[in-house]
Amino acid sequence: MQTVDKAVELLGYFSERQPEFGLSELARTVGFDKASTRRLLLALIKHDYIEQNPTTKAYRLGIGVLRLARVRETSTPTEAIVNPLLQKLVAITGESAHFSLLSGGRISSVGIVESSKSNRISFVQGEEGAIHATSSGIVCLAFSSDESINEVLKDGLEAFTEHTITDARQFRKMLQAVRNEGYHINHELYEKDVCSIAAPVFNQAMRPIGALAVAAPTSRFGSGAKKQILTAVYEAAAAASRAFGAEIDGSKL
Amino acid sequence: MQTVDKAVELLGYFSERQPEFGLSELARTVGFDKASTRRLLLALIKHDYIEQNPTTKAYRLGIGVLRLARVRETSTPTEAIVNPLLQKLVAITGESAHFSLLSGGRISSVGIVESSKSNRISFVQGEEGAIHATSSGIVCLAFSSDESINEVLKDGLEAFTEHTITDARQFRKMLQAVRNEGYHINHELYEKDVCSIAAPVFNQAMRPIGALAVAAPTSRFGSGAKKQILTAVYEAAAAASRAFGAEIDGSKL
DNA sequence: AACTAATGGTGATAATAGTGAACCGATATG
DNA sequence: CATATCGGTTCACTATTATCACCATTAGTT
Repeated sequence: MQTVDKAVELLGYFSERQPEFGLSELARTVGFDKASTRRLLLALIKHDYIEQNPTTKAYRLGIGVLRLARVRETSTPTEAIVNPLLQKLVAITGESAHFSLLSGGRISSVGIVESSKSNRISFVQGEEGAIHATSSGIVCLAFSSDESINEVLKDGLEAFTEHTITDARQFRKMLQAVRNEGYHINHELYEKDVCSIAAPVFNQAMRPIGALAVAAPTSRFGSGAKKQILTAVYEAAAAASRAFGAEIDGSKL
Repeated sequence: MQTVDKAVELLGYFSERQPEFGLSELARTVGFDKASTRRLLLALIKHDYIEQNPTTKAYRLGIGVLRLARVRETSTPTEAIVNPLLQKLVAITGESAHFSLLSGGRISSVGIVESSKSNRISFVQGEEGAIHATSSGIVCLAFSSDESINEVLKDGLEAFTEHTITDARQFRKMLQAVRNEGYHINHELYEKDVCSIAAPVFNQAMRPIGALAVAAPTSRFGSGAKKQILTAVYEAAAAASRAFGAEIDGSKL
Protein backbone atom coordinates (compact mmCIF):
# COMPACT_ATOMS: atom_id res chain seq x y z
CA MET A 1 0.00 0.00 0.00
CA GLN A 2 2.96 2.22 -0.51
CA THR A 3 1.21 3.73 -3.47
CA VAL A 4 -1.63 4.75 -1.23
CA ASP A 5 0.87 6.23 1.20
CA LYS A 6 2.28 8.31 -1.59
CA ALA A 7 -1.09 9.50 -2.83
CA VAL A 8 -2.10 10.46 0.65
CA GLU A 9 1.24 12.11 1.33
CA LEU A 10 0.69 14.17 -1.79
CA LEU A 11 -2.58 15.47 -0.40
CA GLY A 12 -0.77 16.49 2.76
CA TYR A 13 1.37 18.98 0.88
CA PHE A 14 -1.56 21.12 -0.09
CA SER A 15 -1.86 23.75 2.57
CA GLU A 16 -3.14 27.20 3.35
CA ARG A 17 0.26 28.58 2.47
CA GLN A 18 0.49 26.67 -0.76
CA PRO A 19 -2.88 25.50 -2.03
CA GLU A 20 -1.77 25.07 -5.63
CA PHE A 21 1.12 23.31 -7.29
CA GLY A 22 2.48 22.92 -10.76
CA LEU A 23 3.39 19.37 -11.72
CA SER A 24 7.17 19.72 -11.58
CA GLU A 25 6.94 21.87 -8.50
CA LEU A 26 4.86 19.30 -6.68
CA ALA A 27 7.10 16.43 -7.75
CA ARG A 28 10.08 18.36 -6.46
CA THR A 29 8.57 19.25 -3.09
CA VAL A 30 7.18 15.80 -2.47
CA GLY A 31 10.24 14.04 -3.79
CA PHE A 32 8.54 11.75 -6.28
CA ASP A 33 9.24 11.37 -9.94
CA LYS A 34 7.25 13.64 -12.21
CA ALA A 35 5.64 10.70 -13.95
CA SER A 36 4.61 9.08 -10.68
CA THR A 37 3.31 12.35 -9.33
CA ARG A 38 1.19 12.80 -12.41
CA ARG A 39 -0.20 9.31 -12.15
CA LEU A 40 -1.08 9.84 -8.51
CA LEU A 41 -2.73 13.14 -9.33
CA LEU A 42 -4.78 11.56 -12.10
CA ALA A 43 -6.03 8.89 -9.74
CA LEU A 44 -7.03 11.55 -7.22
CA ILE A 45 -8.61 13.73 -9.89
CA LYS A 46 -10.76 10.84 -11.00
CA HIS A 47 -12.36 10.84 -7.58
CA ASP A 48 -12.55 14.62 -7.21
CA TYR A 49 -10.00 14.92 -4.43
CA ILE A 50 -7.79 16.97 -6.70
CA GLU A 51 -8.75 19.26 -9.51
CA GLN A 52 -6.70 21.02 -12.11
CA ASN A 53 -7.01 24.58 -13.21
CA PRO A 54 -7.38 24.12 -16.95
CA THR A 55 -5.73 27.43 -17.79
CA THR A 56 -2.79 27.51 -15.40
CA LYS A 57 -2.50 23.71 -15.27
CA ALA A 58 -2.04 23.98 -11.53
CA TYR A 59 -3.35 21.28 -9.24
CA ARG A 60 -5.35 21.94 -6.09
CA LEU A 61 -7.65 20.11 -3.72
CA GLY A 62 -10.98 19.13 -5.24
CA ILE A 63 -14.53 19.29 -3.99
CA GLY A 64 -14.48 15.66 -2.94
CA VAL A 65 -12.76 16.60 0.29
CA LEU A 66 -15.78 18.69 1.26
CA ARG A 67 -18.01 15.67 1.14
CA LEU A 68 -15.66 13.70 3.36
CA ALA A 69 -15.52 16.50 5.88
CA ARG A 70 -19.31 16.76 5.86
CA VAL A 71 -19.74 13.07 6.47
CA ARG A 72 -17.18 13.09 9.24
CA GLU A 73 -18.64 16.20 10.80
CA THR A 74 -22.22 14.88 10.67
CA SER A 75 -21.36 11.53 12.17
CA THR A 76 -18.73 12.57 14.68
CA PRO A 77 -18.95 16.32 15.15
CA THR A 78 -15.68 18.05 15.91
CA GLU A 79 -16.54 21.69 15.41
CA ALA A 80 -19.64 21.22 17.51
CA ILE A 81 -17.46 19.91 20.33
CA VAL A 82 -14.54 22.26 20.00
CA ASN A 83 -16.20 25.58 19.24
CA PRO A 84 -18.10 25.98 22.53
CA LEU A 85 -14.89 25.13 24.36
CA LEU A 86 -13.02 27.78 22.43
CA GLN A 87 -15.74 30.32 23.16
CA LYS A 88 -15.50 29.51 26.82
CA LEU A 89 -11.72 29.82 26.79
CA VAL A 90 -11.95 33.26 25.28
CA ALA A 91 -14.65 34.26 27.76
CA ILE A 92 -12.55 33.13 30.72
CA THR A 93 -9.14 34.31 29.61
CA GLY A 94 -9.99 37.24 27.37
CA GLU A 95 -7.39 36.02 24.91
CA SER A 96 -7.57 34.32 21.50
CA ALA A 97 -8.03 30.56 21.54
CA HIS A 98 -7.62 28.01 18.81
CA PHE A 99 -7.80 24.33 18.09
CA SER A 100 -5.07 22.78 15.99
CA LEU A 101 -5.00 19.44 14.29
CA LEU A 102 -2.02 17.17 14.13
CA SER A 103 -2.21 15.40 10.82
CA GLY A 104 0.49 13.94 8.69
CA GLY A 105 3.28 15.46 10.73
CA ARG A 106 1.83 18.91 10.34
CA ILE A 107 -0.02 21.12 12.75
CA SER A 108 -2.74 23.37 11.41
CA SER A 109 -5.42 25.33 13.17
CA VAL A 110 -8.96 24.40 12.23
CA GLY A 111 -10.92 26.32 14.82
CA ILE A 112 -10.28 29.84 15.97
CA VAL A 113 -12.06 32.20 18.33
CA GLU A 114 -10.39 35.54 18.75
CA SER A 115 -10.21 37.75 21.76
CA SER A 116 -12.25 40.92 21.63
CA LYS A 117 -9.31 42.98 22.80
CA SER A 118 -7.81 45.24 20.19
CA ASN A 119 -4.32 43.97 20.94
CA ARG A 120 -4.93 40.31 20.34
CA ILE A 121 -3.22 37.39 18.69
CA SER A 122 -4.72 36.63 15.31
CA PHE A 123 -4.61 33.31 13.56
CA VAL A 124 -5.42 32.35 10.06
CA GLN A 125 -7.79 29.46 9.52
CA GLY A 126 -5.90 26.43 8.29
CA GLU A 127 -2.53 28.03 8.72
CA GLU A 128 0.29 25.72 9.58
CA GLY A 129 2.77 26.34 12.32
CA ALA A 130 6.17 24.90 13.01
CA ILE A 131 5.53 21.81 15.06
CA HIS A 132 8.62 22.33 17.20
CA ALA A 133 8.05 25.96 18.02
CA THR A 134 4.32 26.30 18.65
CA SER A 135 2.81 25.17 21.93
CA SER A 136 0.16 23.18 20.04
CA GLY A 137 2.80 21.37 18.04
CA ILE A 138 4.93 20.68 21.06
CA VAL A 139 2.18 19.14 23.18
CA CYS A 140 1.04 16.96 20.30
CA LEU A 141 4.54 15.81 19.58
CA ALA A 142 5.19 15.05 23.22
CA PHE A 143 2.48 12.40 23.18
CA SER A 144 3.28 11.09 19.72
CA SER A 145 5.39 8.12 18.73
CA ASP A 146 9.16 8.20 18.76
CA GLU A 147 9.14 7.97 14.99
CA SER A 148 7.14 11.18 14.75
CA ILE A 149 9.58 12.90 17.07
CA ASN A 150 12.59 11.67 15.15
CA GLU A 151 10.94 12.77 11.94
CA VAL A 152 10.76 16.32 13.25
CA LEU A 153 14.28 16.26 14.65
CA LYS A 154 15.93 14.86 11.57
CA ASP A 155 15.12 17.96 9.54
CA GLY A 156 16.70 20.15 12.20
CA LEU A 157 14.97 22.67 14.43
CA GLU A 158 14.65 25.94 12.64
CA ALA A 159 15.01 29.01 14.83
CA PHE A 160 12.20 31.56 14.61
CA THR A 161 13.17 33.73 17.54
CA GLU A 162 16.10 33.87 19.90
CA HIS A 163 14.09 31.63 22.25
CA THR A 164 13.37 28.81 19.80
CA ILE A 165 14.86 25.57 21.03
CA THR A 166 17.16 24.29 18.34
CA ASP A 167 19.16 21.70 20.25
CA ALA A 168 17.80 18.18 19.86
CA ARG A 169 18.74 17.03 23.36
CA GLN A 170 17.21 20.06 24.97
CA PHE A 171 14.12 19.59 22.83
CA ARG A 172 13.67 15.99 23.94
CA LYS A 173 14.03 17.09 27.52
CA MET A 174 11.27 19.62 27.03
CA LEU A 175 9.00 16.98 25.49
CA GLN A 176 9.59 14.78 28.53
CA ALA A 177 8.56 17.66 30.76
CA VAL A 178 5.42 18.15 28.69
CA ARG A 179 4.60 14.46 29.02
CA ASN A 180 4.88 14.74 32.79
CA GLU A 181 2.90 17.93 33.12
CA GLY A 182 0.36 17.53 30.37
CA TYR A 183 0.71 21.02 28.93
CA HIS A 184 3.23 23.44 27.50
CA ILE A 185 3.85 27.10 28.12
CA ASN A 186 5.39 28.78 25.14
CA HIS A 187 7.42 31.93 25.75
CA GLU A 188 8.09 33.50 22.39
CA LEU A 189 9.49 30.35 20.86
CA TYR A 190 7.78 31.04 17.57
CA GLU A 191 7.10 34.71 17.44
CA LYS A 192 8.41 37.64 19.38
CA ASP A 193 5.98 39.04 21.96
CA VAL A 194 3.62 36.05 21.64
CA CYS A 195 3.15 33.55 24.44
CA SER A 196 0.76 30.65 24.50
CA ILE A 197 -0.35 27.67 26.52
CA ALA A 198 -1.53 24.45 24.92
CA ALA A 199 -2.82 21.11 26.13
CA PRO A 200 -3.26 17.99 23.99
CA VAL A 201 -6.59 16.56 22.88
CA PHE A 202 -6.77 12.79 22.62
CA ASN A 203 -9.09 10.54 20.70
CA GLN A 204 -10.60 7.23 21.68
CA ALA A 205 -7.38 5.46 20.76
CA MET A 206 -5.53 7.83 23.14
CA ARG A 207 -3.60 9.30 20.26
CA PRO A 208 -3.09 13.07 20.32
CA ILE A 209 -5.25 14.35 17.50
CA GLY A 210 -4.62 17.99 18.18
CA ALA A 211 -4.37 20.65 20.83
CA LEU A 212 -6.32 23.47 22.37
CA ALA A 213 -4.32 26.62 22.96
CA VAL A 214 -4.66 30.17 24.15
CA ALA A 215 -2.23 32.82 22.97
CA ALA A 216 -1.56 36.27 24.40
CA PRO A 217 0.89 39.12 24.03
CA THR A 218 3.82 38.77 26.43
CA SER A 219 2.76 41.97 28.14
CA ARG A 220 -0.43 40.34 29.38
CA PHE A 221 1.27 37.07 30.27
CA GLY A 222 1.98 37.66 33.96
CA SER A 223 2.02 34.80 36.43
CA GLY A 224 -1.59 35.46 37.44
CA ALA A 225 -2.87 35.37 33.87
CA LYS A 226 -0.67 32.39 33.17
CA LYS A 227 -2.22 30.36 35.96
CA GLN A 228 -5.71 31.27 34.88
CA ILE A 229 -5.05 30.42 31.25
CA LEU A 230 -3.32 27.18 32.16
CA THR A 231 -6.22 25.93 34.23
CA ALA A 232 -8.75 26.91 31.59
CA VAL A 233 -6.83 25.37 28.71
CA TYR A 234 -6.09 22.19 30.59
CA GLU A 235 -9.70 21.65 31.52
CA ALA A 236 -10.98 22.50 28.06
CA ALA A 237 -8.57 20.03 26.48
CA ALA A 238 -9.61 17.32 28.94
CA ALA A 239 -13.25 18.02 28.14
CA ALA A 240 -12.55 17.79 24.42
CA SER A 241 -10.67 14.52 24.88
CA ARG A 242 -13.57 13.10 26.83
CA ALA A 243 -15.97 14.23 24.13
CA PHE A 244 -13.85 12.41 21.56
CA GLY A 245 -14.08 9.25 23.63
CA ALA A 246 -10.73 9.32 25.35
CA GLU A 247 -10.59 8.29 28.95
CA ILE A 248 -8.86 11.06 30.80
CA ASP A 249 -8.06 10.65 34.47
CA GLY A 250 -8.63 13.47 36.92
CA SER A 251 -6.66 16.68 36.62
CA LYS A 252 -2.92 16.41 36.71
CA LEU A 253 -2.68 19.98 37.88
CA MET B 1 -2.42 3.59 -9.50
CA GLN B 2 -5.22 1.12 -9.15
CA THR B 3 -4.33 0.77 -5.52
CA VAL B 4 -4.94 4.46 -5.06
CA ASP B 5 -8.24 4.08 -6.87
CA LYS B 6 -9.24 1.42 -4.42
CA ALA B 7 -8.21 3.39 -1.37
CA VAL B 8 -10.11 6.38 -2.60
CA GLU B 9 -13.10 4.27 -3.53
CA LEU B 10 -13.10 2.97 0.02
CA LEU B 11 -13.40 6.48 1.35
CA GLY B 12 -16.38 7.05 -0.90
CA TYR B 13 -18.38 4.40 0.89
CA PHE B 14 -18.44 6.29 4.15
CA SER B 15 -21.58 8.34 4.13
CA GLU B 16 -24.10 10.08 6.30
CA ARG B 17 -26.22 6.97 6.17
CA GLN B 18 -23.38 4.66 7.03
CA PRO B 19 -20.48 6.46 8.67
CA GLU B 20 -18.98 3.36 10.27
CA PHE B 21 -18.05 -0.08 8.99
CA GLY B 22 -16.76 -3.28 10.41
CA LEU B 23 -13.89 -4.84 8.48
CA SER B 24 -15.82 -7.71 6.92
CA GLU B 25 -18.80 -5.50 6.30
CA LEU B 26 -16.71 -2.94 4.46
CA ALA B 27 -14.88 -5.58 2.43
CA ARG B 28 -18.23 -7.00 1.40
CA THR B 29 -19.81 -3.70 0.41
CA VAL B 30 -16.78 -2.48 -1.47
CA GLY B 31 -16.08 -5.84 -3.03
CA PHE B 32 -12.43 -6.18 -2.02
CA ASP B 33 -10.77 -8.97 -0.17
CA LYS B 34 -10.76 -8.60 3.59
CA ALA B 35 -6.97 -8.60 3.74
CA SER B 36 -6.69 -5.95 1.04
CA THR B 37 -9.35 -3.85 2.68
CA ARG B 38 -7.47 -3.99 5.94
CA ARG B 39 -4.21 -2.95 4.33
CA LEU B 40 -5.90 -0.05 2.59
CA LEU B 41 -7.48 1.00 5.86
CA LEU B 42 -4.13 0.82 7.64
CA ALA B 43 -2.56 3.05 5.02
CA LEU B 44 -5.36 5.56 5.43
CA ILE B 45 -5.23 5.34 9.21
CA LYS B 46 -1.54 6.16 9.13
CA HIS B 47 -2.41 9.48 7.60
CA ASP B 48 -5.49 10.17 9.75
CA TYR B 49 -8.03 9.85 6.98
CA ILE B 50 -9.56 6.86 8.71
CA GLU B 51 -9.72 6.07 12.39
CA GLN B 52 -10.78 2.99 14.25
CA ASN B 53 -12.98 2.83 17.27
CA PRO B 54 -10.78 0.79 19.60
CA THR B 55 -13.70 -0.76 21.46
CA THR B 56 -16.08 -1.62 18.62
CA LYS B 57 -13.25 -2.05 16.07
CA ALA B 58 -15.37 -0.12 13.59
CA TYR B 59 -13.68 2.13 11.03
CA ARG B 60 -14.79 5.66 10.27
CA LEU B 61 -13.44 8.80 8.62
CA GLY B 62 -10.58 10.43 10.51
CA ILE B 63 -9.79 14.02 11.40
CA GLY B 64 -7.43 14.34 8.47
CA VAL B 65 -10.34 15.03 6.16
CA LEU B 66 -11.16 18.16 8.15
CA ARG B 67 -7.77 19.63 7.40
CA LEU B 68 -8.19 18.99 3.68
CA ALA B 69 -11.61 20.61 3.68
CA ARG B 70 -10.22 23.62 5.57
CA VAL B 71 -7.40 24.06 3.12
CA ARG B 72 -9.72 23.74 0.17
CA GLU B 73 -12.27 26.08 1.71
CA THR B 74 -9.66 28.70 2.60
CA SER B 75 -8.04 28.71 -0.81
CA THR B 76 -11.11 28.25 -2.98
CA PRO B 77 -14.17 29.01 -0.89
CA THR B 78 -17.26 27.03 -1.78
CA GLU B 79 -19.53 27.67 1.17
CA ALA B 80 -18.78 31.35 0.93
CA ILE B 81 -19.91 31.32 -2.68
CA VAL B 82 -22.86 29.02 -2.35
CA ASN B 83 -24.46 30.09 0.91
CA PRO B 84 -25.40 33.62 -0.12
CA LEU B 85 -26.91 32.22 -3.29
CA LEU B 86 -28.96 29.76 -1.27
CA GLN B 87 -30.12 32.51 1.05
CA LYS B 88 -31.19 34.54 -1.93
CA LEU B 89 -33.03 31.60 -3.46
CA VAL B 90 -34.99 31.10 -0.27
CA ALA B 91 -35.73 34.82 -0.05
CA ILE B 92 -37.04 34.93 -3.62
CA THR B 93 -38.94 31.67 -3.75
CA GLY B 94 -39.90 31.17 -0.13
CA GLU B 95 -38.95 27.50 -0.46
CA SER B 96 -36.04 25.41 0.81
CA ALA B 97 -32.88 25.51 -1.28
CA HIS B 98 -29.82 23.29 -1.25
CA PHE B 99 -26.53 22.72 -2.93
CA SER B 100 -25.54 19.16 -3.75
CA LEU B 101 -22.18 17.81 -4.71
CA LEU B 102 -21.57 15.20 -7.33
CA SER B 103 -18.62 13.19 -6.19
CA GLY B 104 -17.66 9.63 -6.93
CA GLY B 105 -20.96 8.80 -8.59
CA ARG B 106 -22.89 9.96 -5.56
CA ILE B 107 -24.91 13.06 -4.96
CA SER B 108 -24.96 14.54 -1.48
CA SER B 109 -26.15 17.87 -0.21
CA VAL B 110 -23.50 19.99 1.45
CA GLY B 111 -25.33 23.27 1.83
CA ILE B 112 -28.90 23.75 2.93
CA VAL B 113 -31.05 26.78 3.64
CA GLU B 114 -34.59 25.99 4.61
CA SER B 115 -37.75 27.88 3.93
CA SER B 116 -39.31 29.65 6.88
CA LYS B 117 -42.71 28.23 6.01
CA SER B 118 -43.98 25.62 8.39
CA ASN B 119 -44.82 23.24 5.56
CA ARG B 120 -41.37 23.09 3.98
CA ILE B 121 -39.07 20.51 2.50
CA SER B 122 -36.34 19.52 4.92
CA PHE B 123 -32.99 18.10 4.00
CA VAL B 124 -30.35 16.46 6.07
CA GLN B 125 -26.81 17.75 5.73
CA GLY B 126 -24.68 15.28 3.85
CA GLU B 127 -27.57 13.03 3.00
CA GLU B 128 -27.30 11.18 -0.25
CA GLY B 129 -30.05 11.00 -2.78
CA ALA B 130 -30.66 8.70 -5.68
CA ILE B 131 -28.84 10.24 -8.60
CA HIS B 132 -31.51 9.20 -11.09
CA ALA B 133 -34.51 10.43 -9.14
CA THR B 134 -33.46 13.76 -7.65
CA SER B 135 -33.39 16.89 -9.75
CA SER B 136 -29.85 17.63 -8.54
CA GLY B 137 -28.65 14.20 -9.54
CA ILE B 138 -30.34 14.35 -12.91
CA VAL B 139 -28.90 17.71 -13.95
CA CYS B 140 -25.42 16.64 -12.88
CA LEU B 141 -25.67 13.38 -14.72
CA ALA B 142 -26.97 15.08 -17.85
CA PHE B 143 -23.71 16.98 -18.20
CA SER B 144 -21.48 14.10 -17.12
CA SER B 145 -19.59 11.64 -19.24
CA ASP B 146 -21.28 8.71 -20.94
CA GLU B 147 -19.41 6.37 -18.63
CA SER B 148 -20.99 8.02 -15.60
CA ILE B 149 -24.41 7.69 -17.18
CA ASN B 150 -23.87 4.06 -18.06
CA GLU B 151 -22.63 3.43 -14.55
CA VAL B 152 -25.93 4.64 -13.16
CA LEU B 153 -28.00 2.76 -15.72
CA LYS B 154 -26.22 -0.55 -15.34
CA ASP B 155 -27.45 -0.94 -11.76
CA GLY B 156 -31.02 -0.38 -12.88
CA LEU B 157 -33.25 2.57 -11.99
CA GLU B 158 -34.92 1.95 -8.70
CA ALA B 159 -38.47 3.25 -8.41
CA PHE B 160 -39.19 5.48 -5.44
CA THR B 161 -42.63 6.73 -6.48
CA GLU B 162 -45.02 5.90 -9.27
CA HIS B 163 -43.42 8.76 -11.23
CA THR B 164 -39.82 7.61 -11.02
CA ILE B 165 -38.43 6.96 -14.47
CA THR B 166 -37.19 3.39 -14.55
CA ASP B 167 -36.84 2.84 -18.27
CA ALA B 168 -33.30 3.39 -19.55
CA ARG B 169 -34.34 4.77 -22.95
CA GLN B 170 -36.81 7.16 -21.45
CA PHE B 171 -34.17 8.21 -18.93
CA ARG B 172 -31.61 8.98 -21.64
CA LYS B 173 -34.22 11.01 -23.46
CA MET B 174 -34.83 13.03 -20.33
CA LEU B 175 -31.10 13.67 -19.91
CA GLN B 176 -30.95 14.93 -23.48
CA ALA B 177 -33.78 17.33 -22.70
CA VAL B 178 -31.92 18.53 -19.62
CA ARG B 179 -28.80 19.11 -21.70
CA ASN B 180 -30.79 21.24 -24.10
CA GLU B 181 -32.65 23.22 -21.49
CA GLY B 182 -30.03 23.48 -18.78
CA TYR B 183 -32.30 22.57 -15.88
CA HIS B 184 -34.67 19.88 -14.64
CA ILE B 185 -38.08 20.06 -13.09
CA ASN B 186 -38.75 17.13 -10.83
CA HIS B 187 -42.38 16.17 -10.26
CA GLU B 188 -42.43 13.67 -7.43
CA LEU B 189 -39.83 11.39 -8.98
CA TYR B 190 -38.20 10.75 -5.66
CA GLU B 191 -40.78 11.47 -3.03
CA LYS B 192 -44.52 11.89 -3.13
CA ASP B 193 -45.72 15.47 -2.82
CA VAL B 194 -42.21 16.88 -3.34
CA CYS B 195 -41.27 18.81 -6.46
CA SER B 196 -37.97 20.49 -7.18
CA ILE B 197 -36.05 22.39 -9.79
CA ALA B 198 -32.29 22.08 -10.16
CA ALA B 199 -29.62 23.57 -12.38
CA PRO B 200 -26.05 22.37 -12.69
CA VAL B 201 -23.02 24.17 -11.32
CA PHE B 202 -19.85 23.88 -13.37
CA ASN B 203 -16.23 24.36 -12.44
CA GLN B 204 -13.42 25.88 -14.42
CA ALA B 205 -13.00 22.67 -16.36
CA MET B 206 -16.69 22.86 -17.31
CA ARG B 207 -17.39 19.68 -15.41
CA PRO B 208 -20.62 19.59 -13.39
CA ILE B 209 -19.45 19.63 -9.79
CA GLY B 210 -22.91 19.81 -8.30
CA ALA B 211 -26.28 21.47 -8.51
CA LEU B 212 -28.37 24.16 -6.92
CA ALA B 213 -31.96 23.20 -6.29
CA VAL B 214 -35.16 24.48 -4.76
CA ALA B 215 -37.76 22.04 -3.50
CA ALA B 216 -41.39 22.66 -2.64
CA PRO B 217 -44.53 20.72 -1.80
CA THR B 218 -46.55 19.90 -4.92
CA SER B 219 -49.40 22.03 -3.59
CA ARG B 220 -47.29 25.16 -3.94
CA PHE B 221 -45.83 24.16 -7.28
CA GLY B 222 -48.23 25.94 -9.64
CA SER B 223 -47.07 27.22 -13.00
CA GLY B 224 -46.49 30.72 -11.61
CA ALA B 225 -44.33 29.50 -8.76
CA LYS B 226 -42.57 27.12 -11.11
CA LYS B 227 -41.53 29.91 -13.45
CA GLN B 228 -40.31 32.04 -10.59
CA ILE B 229 -38.31 29.20 -9.05
CA LEU B 230 -36.88 28.17 -12.39
CA THR B 231 -35.58 31.63 -13.17
CA ALA B 232 -34.12 32.05 -9.71
CA VAL B 233 -32.44 28.64 -9.65
CA TYR B 234 -31.09 29.00 -13.14
CA GLU B 235 -29.53 32.35 -12.42
CA ALA B 236 -28.14 31.28 -9.08
CA ALA B 237 -26.51 28.22 -10.65
CA ALA B 238 -25.02 30.35 -13.41
CA ALA B 239 -23.66 32.76 -10.81
CA ALA B 240 -22.15 29.88 -8.86
CA SER B 241 -20.56 28.46 -11.99
CA ARG B 242 -19.08 31.82 -12.82
CA ALA B 243 -17.74 32.11 -9.27
CA PHE B 244 -16.07 28.73 -9.70
CA GLY B 245 -14.40 29.96 -12.84
CA ALA B 246 -16.65 28.41 -15.45
CA GLU B 247 -17.48 30.46 -18.49
CA ILE B 248 -21.22 30.47 -18.77
CA ASP B 249 -22.85 32.12 -21.73
CA GLY B 250 -25.92 34.29 -21.32
CA SER B 251 -29.15 32.82 -20.09
CA LYS B 252 -30.59 29.92 -22.01
CA LEU B 253 -34.03 30.72 -20.73
C1' DA C 1 -21.32 -27.80 26.50
C1' DA C 2 -20.59 -28.72 21.89
C1' DC C 3 -21.57 -26.85 17.34
C1' DT C 4 -22.01 -23.24 13.83
C1' DA C 5 -21.25 -19.09 11.86
C1' DA C 6 -20.08 -14.91 12.25
C1' DT C 7 -16.35 -11.48 13.46
C1' DG C 8 -11.34 -9.05 13.24
C1' DG C 9 -6.98 -10.08 11.74
C1' DT C 10 -2.70 -12.35 9.44
C1' DG C 11 0.98 -14.60 6.38
C1' DA C 12 2.97 -16.69 2.14
C1' DT C 13 2.97 -17.34 -2.62
C1' DA C 14 0.92 -16.36 -7.15
C1' DA C 15 -0.34 -12.60 -9.99
C1' DT C 16 -0.08 -7.94 -11.02
C1' DA C 17 1.12 -3.62 -10.26
C1' DG C 18 4.26 0.84 -10.23
C1' DT C 19 8.87 3.24 -11.35
C1' DG C 20 11.84 6.46 -13.64
C1' DA C 21 15.27 8.01 -17.18
C1' DA C 22 14.76 9.68 -21.40
C1' DC C 23 12.02 12.06 -24.46
C1' DC C 24 8.43 15.41 -26.75
C1' DG C 25 6.47 19.81 -27.86
C1' DA C 26 5.71 24.25 -26.07
C1' DT C 27 6.83 28.43 -23.84
C1' DA C 28 9.95 31.64 -21.68
C1' DT C 29 14.54 33.94 -20.69
C1' DG C 30 19.04 35.43 -21.75
C1' DC D 1 19.08 31.04 -31.18
C1' DA D 2 20.73 28.52 -27.40
C1' DT D 3 19.31 27.21 -22.84
C1' DA D 4 16.11 26.05 -19.46
C1' DT D 5 12.02 25.64 -17.82
C1' DC D 6 7.37 23.84 -18.10
C1' DG D 7 3.43 19.90 -18.56
C1' DG D 8 3.05 15.57 -20.14
C1' DT D 9 4.21 10.73 -22.02
C1' DT D 10 6.66 6.29 -23.15
C1' DC D 11 8.48 1.77 -22.28
C1' DA D 12 11.91 -1.29 -20.41
C1' DC D 13 12.72 -2.59 -15.77
C1' DT D 14 11.22 -3.57 -11.10
C1' DA D 15 8.66 -3.55 -7.40
C1' DT D 16 4.33 -4.31 -5.13
C1' DT D 17 -0.26 -6.23 -4.09
C1' DA D 18 -4.03 -9.94 -4.31
C1' DT D 19 -5.80 -14.02 -2.78
C1' DC D 20 -6.77 -17.94 -0.06
C1' DA D 21 -6.31 -20.59 3.62
C1' DC D 22 -5.91 -19.97 8.22
C1' DC D 23 -6.09 -18.36 13.44
C1' DA D 24 -8.28 -16.59 17.59
C1' DT D 25 -12.43 -14.80 19.43
C1' DT D 26 -17.24 -13.93 20.10
C1' DA D 27 -22.36 -14.86 19.79
C1' DG D 28 -26.07 -17.44 19.06
C1' DT D 29 -28.22 -22.20 18.68
C1' DT D 30 -29.21 -26.81 19.53
